[in-house]
Amino acid sequence: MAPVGSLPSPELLQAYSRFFRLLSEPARLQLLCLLRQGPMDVAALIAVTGFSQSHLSRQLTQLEQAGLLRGERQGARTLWRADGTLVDDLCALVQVRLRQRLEAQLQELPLA
Amino acid sequence: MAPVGSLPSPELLQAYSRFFRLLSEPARLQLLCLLRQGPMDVAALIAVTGFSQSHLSRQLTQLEQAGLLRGERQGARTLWRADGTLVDDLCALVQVRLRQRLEAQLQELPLA
DNA sequence: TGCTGTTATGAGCATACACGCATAAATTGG
DNA sequence: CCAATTTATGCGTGTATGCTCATAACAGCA
Repeated sequence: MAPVGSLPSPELLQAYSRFFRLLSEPARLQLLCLLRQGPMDVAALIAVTGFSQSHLSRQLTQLEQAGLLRGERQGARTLWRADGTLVDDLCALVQVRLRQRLEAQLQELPLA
Repeated sequence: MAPVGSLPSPELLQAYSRFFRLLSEPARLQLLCLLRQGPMDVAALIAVTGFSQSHLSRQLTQLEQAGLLRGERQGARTLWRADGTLVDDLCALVQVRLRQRLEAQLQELPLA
């Protein structure tokens, strides 16, 4: 049977792409994974990652707008936390494929 | 309870990022979706997408190396087909989040 | 073995964006 | 209200890469 699903519209395609683009940057993915461990403020994120404050501000804002993080103001500073498990689910799926690819490469490798 | 999952190593983070990067380009995502409908050769892909032959060649190669497509040579030309349903599964997950975001925006919008 | 059609690749251009620095805006404590 | 701290933003730079054109490598056929 042919797996006939309809083609996504160009707009939907763009939306998907924009979302995946957020995850296509190690810095952002790292932030998402870090905050899965528990909420942190920006000072702590700077300490752990070594990123500049301005860089963090921008990345965190992007991730919040995508609904992947939530920042709640605690007095002067902002406490950031992960919002939902979508990223974990996506990574879990991808991990399976990554493993398959590596196993395939192993098979194709002549036993030196 | 704290959701303590271990942090991915920098290498794994890079691997995830590289994978998501493939999907972060509308052109590649379009190819993946097109080929979900059924196998096509490059001439057909050119006709449908309007991309140049060289561009297609590069993108298809990338997607094949990631294990998302498989190209089998039919004489002189190559017939391309989707390999697996990973992309569909990922998009299905993302679609839920996209819908949630739009609904949230609707709520926040004052009834003009 | 040439000739034709298909795919791969080198080079170049344009653009997107990650990242830092400096500075402005905002928020809180005194 | 002022000083201090935290966050947001304008600007510049470097790099990655999407995309095209031209050309090379390649497979099939007379």
